[in-house]
Amino acid sequence: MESITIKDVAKICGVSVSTVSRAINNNPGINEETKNMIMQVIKKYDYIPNNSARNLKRSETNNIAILIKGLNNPFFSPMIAEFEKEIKKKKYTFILQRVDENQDEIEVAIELEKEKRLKGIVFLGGYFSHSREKLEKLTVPFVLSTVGMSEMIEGVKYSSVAVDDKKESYKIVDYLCKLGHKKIAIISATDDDESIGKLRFEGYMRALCDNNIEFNPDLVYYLQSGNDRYSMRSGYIAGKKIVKEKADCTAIFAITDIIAMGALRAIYEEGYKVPEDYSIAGYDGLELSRYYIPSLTTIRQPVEKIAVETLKVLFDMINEKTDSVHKVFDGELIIGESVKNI
Amino acid sequence: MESITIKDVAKICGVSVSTVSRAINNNPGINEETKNMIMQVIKKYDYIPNNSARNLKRSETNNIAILIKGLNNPFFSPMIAEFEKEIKKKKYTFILQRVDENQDEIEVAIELEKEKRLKGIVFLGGYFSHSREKLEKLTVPFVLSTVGMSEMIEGVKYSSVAVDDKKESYKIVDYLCKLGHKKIAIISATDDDESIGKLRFEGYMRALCDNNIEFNPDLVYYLQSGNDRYSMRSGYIAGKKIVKEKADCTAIFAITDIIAMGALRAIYEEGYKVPEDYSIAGYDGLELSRYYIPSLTTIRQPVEKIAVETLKVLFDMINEKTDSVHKVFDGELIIGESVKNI
DNA sequence: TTGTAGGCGTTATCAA
DNA sequence: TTGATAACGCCTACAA
Repeated sequence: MESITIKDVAKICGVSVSTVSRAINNNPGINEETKNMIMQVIKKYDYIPNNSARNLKRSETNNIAILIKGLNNPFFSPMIAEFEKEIKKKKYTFILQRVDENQDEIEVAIELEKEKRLKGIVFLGGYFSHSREKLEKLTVPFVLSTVGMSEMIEGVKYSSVAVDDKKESYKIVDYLCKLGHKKIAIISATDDDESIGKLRFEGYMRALCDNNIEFNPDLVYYLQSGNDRYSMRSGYIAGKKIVKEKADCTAIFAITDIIAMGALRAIYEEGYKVPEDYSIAGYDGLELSRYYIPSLTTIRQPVEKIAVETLKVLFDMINEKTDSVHKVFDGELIIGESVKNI
Repeated sequence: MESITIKDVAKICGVSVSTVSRAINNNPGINEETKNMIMQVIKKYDYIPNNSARNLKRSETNNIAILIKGLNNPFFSPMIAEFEKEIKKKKYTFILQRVDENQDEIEVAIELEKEKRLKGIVFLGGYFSHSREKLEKLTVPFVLSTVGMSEMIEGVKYSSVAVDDKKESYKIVDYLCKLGHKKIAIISATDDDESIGKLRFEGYMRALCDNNIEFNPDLVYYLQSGNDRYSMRSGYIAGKKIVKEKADCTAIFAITDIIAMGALRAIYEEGYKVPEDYSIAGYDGLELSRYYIPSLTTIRQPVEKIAVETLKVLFDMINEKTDSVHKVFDGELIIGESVKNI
């Protein structure tokens, strides 16, 4: 029931608590023998230090937190793995904190910063439309990683690492155009959706324009709004609609791979074929999209690179080598089996 | 820089810290007016209590932790969502804790129990081969949810909620047999893999036996070992092997949907068709498997039910309505497009 | 190399 | 209804 504390260990060992503390924290200036003896007792009695007490007392830690909205998004999986690896390599402690869809990530961050005495924070994915005042409450360095930024936030020290959503979405839509597609539908988020939905839509518009294709509002299919708007189901519904309305298009650009796959399935169920009847392009470059049948033509975000760079920037900020860096990576056009040349 | 503490708030309000404490904790016996006044100040100065201090001092909390190994597994996504919903509904606090692949979940649990003064713990997925002594260090109720159990652990109070892996895997392999398949390959984990790999393999064996099909060791394809053995890639590799070796089978049972999809893709790339050339069955019933083309024939684990029941059991344990319950749910055979009748 | 004592930010137990 | 004050378990000067 009652769990053992540092005092108990000290008593058992016949030393003072500070000596025990030194032993468990690998402090210098402690006799090897006493240390060994203490460690043995600790092992025997299974003493585990209380983290709350440690965090409370410690002036600083090596804790780095990754805050992530939409944990179930497979896009994040490889990034998380990379973060963990890198953070451990640097001898920091990795804390993964999930943020609920309708929770304010900054609030969570502020709370966690206090609780864990964070050294730095990474915000992963999602949007970011927070006021300056709020962001200023964050007193440790933070980096936005693959966060669709609609605009820079003035007067706040922070960094960001991501691809340029607009540019990349332009890239893939332009690719569709160059293959001869002139009627390209888009499955996109509703107007009120900030961030990636908007940015990727802008890239689409621009690409059409540069290819002298007139924008046809009838070819814009909106995802249902709601928390699962970026789901397969949501793409599926949009796909069904496209087919049933006999949308006048030869290609479809879905703003994420997941949505593309949902749409693909819908088209398949309606008896059409991809890419023969409809070409479909996605965005993200999930591992899954290589294994889907047909594999997706998509924009691959260099997730590993982004993760590594995110931490590099964060550590640079922590070590005061830099104040603020905004790094943009190129996406890679992956040519899969879901788009045909016409 | 320096963040505001309860003392500061007390000073600003001209009251004592205990009064502030009462205000933030909704304690009875505090004047409504003073409370309002304090809350206003708190809002204005953005005071946020330090969780470490709270956890340290508080005798008990309403924290429930979900520990999960293999966070990236899409199988867990809907379960996590359900857990969160239910836990919040009961006015408890939901703590999601990721456990690294080569970390000991019990160690993590013990540490977290101290740090957060947990009320209860749910272990999600993975295997479980811990000694009794170790488990006894857990002093709060815990439930194993969808944890493949090779055997009951004697003399320890704990509960479990899951499907019977052996029975369900029997069910789907038997289904294959009944459709006329006599040569059924299996993609399974290596022998040394505990838990689900083993259990699902046993179901396969039993089903073959009951259908008077002789077991053919050549039709057992092992996943590469390693942390990503349950990945698409891993299934893909096995699938390639099956085709290239011209395995003498009409059907393949993959022990998870993810693996099945990887194998499916491999077969597709080699120019064969599913289910025309090979029938493939999976296990888990992921949402994704309904959207894959072809959709998978699989065993769907009733994840929502399992999640709800897991918490019900946990709360019953917390409230001492029960000591230990072992609940088994039935899986559901989902008939997809990946298996044909021969 | 070790021990003593103060304090991290809270909550809980008193007494007022 | 409020206020002192003692913990919670640990780390860290400082002293020995």
